[in-house]
Amino acid sequence: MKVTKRRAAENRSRLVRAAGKLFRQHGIDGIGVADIGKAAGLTHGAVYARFPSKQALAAEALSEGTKRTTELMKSACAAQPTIGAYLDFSLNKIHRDDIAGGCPLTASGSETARQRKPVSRAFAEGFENYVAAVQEVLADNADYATTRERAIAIAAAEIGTLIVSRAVMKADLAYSNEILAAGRRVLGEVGGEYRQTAH
Amino acid sequence: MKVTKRRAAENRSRLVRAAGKLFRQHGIDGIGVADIGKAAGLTHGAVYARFPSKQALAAEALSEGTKRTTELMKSACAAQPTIGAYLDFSLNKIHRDDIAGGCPLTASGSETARQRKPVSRAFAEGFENYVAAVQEVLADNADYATTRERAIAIAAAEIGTLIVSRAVMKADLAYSNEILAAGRRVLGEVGGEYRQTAH
DNA sequence: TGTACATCAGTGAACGCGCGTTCACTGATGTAC
DNA sequence: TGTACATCAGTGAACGCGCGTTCACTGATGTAC
Repeated sequence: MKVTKRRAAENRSRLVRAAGKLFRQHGIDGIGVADIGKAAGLTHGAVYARFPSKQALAAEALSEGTKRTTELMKSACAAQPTIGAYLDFSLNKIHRDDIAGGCPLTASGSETARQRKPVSRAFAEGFENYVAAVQEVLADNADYATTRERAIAIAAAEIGTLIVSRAVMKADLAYSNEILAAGRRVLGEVGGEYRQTAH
Repeated sequence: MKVTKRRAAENRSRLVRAAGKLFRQHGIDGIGVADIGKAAGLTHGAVYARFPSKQALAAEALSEGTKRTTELMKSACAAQPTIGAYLDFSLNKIHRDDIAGGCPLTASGSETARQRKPVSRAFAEGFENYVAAVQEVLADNADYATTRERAIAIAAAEIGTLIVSRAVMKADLAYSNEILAAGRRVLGEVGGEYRQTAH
């Protein structure tokens, strides 16, 4: 069952993308290696031919997923690099409703503290890249905190807002919308949105 | 093996508290019913004599845990009800390091979106109570958002900041500290801390 | 270009194990008399 | 207060199932000649 090198590379990246999607959807503990293999059109054995463990696959999937969403965010903000464009991209109902396709930092945030070091490292690197992209978009008008401090705080706050709005969704959709809107408004101010508009 | 009514009530609440602690520590999917029973000095059968399912126990544990931490927060802020006192209570290294004893909204945030409706309802009620307590502590100086909007945004942001600072901890402790400090500083401003000091 | 064969990507059976849940049972409690 | 017995909190064996991981094997690939 050997396969062309090209095909093998495709299989590997299909494995990583399938894992990312399923981890976001069901949690790292909530989906099995066999299902990930199957979703990529392979068996669980193929996973272990490429990755030493489920944890290693989780780390790579987290890394790939954050790169993907950070690039998406950058191109969404390319035309108008403002905090408003960033928040419209990140804090909206479509992103909230699409856990499987969304940001892995949000989907796996709480879980990551329970994973091993490589997953934590992938999270840290992914978050740092994300923060750097947020910083690009911030008005440089900090009078109480550096732009970096605000970029970190805004990125973490956005993740928290999405997590909470998703957590309450099944019980109370209106509340979920309220949380999203409040986050959007307040973080806009923190990022200098209204001050900028005022000029 | 019948037991006095008093003892039975004690066992039930010991079960809820043990479940809360273990769910925070290992995740809802990460710990078994048998281990929860054992931690309360009982067997898994005792769990099913009191709760219809693991999900029902998770909902009650989440509810109990948020009540506990909200009360703790209120009494920590009783002497000086300011955003600063609130942030000192919530966004510090001791709370970050104590997942087992900390806020269940933070420990189970990402997971909750994957649980059934009763868990989501417990999360929504717990978050709303927490928001109400945060609102008590906010300076009423909103010029761009209502106090309620800011209370919601701050509570969600605090949860996100703790989640991210915990997620990166194993890989990079200094980064974790930086995130905590940035959140502390920026959310203080959002809550009116520096403006208040300026008077 | 054609052939022989070493390589190695992927398969699938098997491993020991723990999961959530059910249920027949036990025996101390607490009530009825 | 003392006795008989119904109640029911908690036990533990058993259920079917899926988990992460290992490993002997397969057979197409791609290289050496």
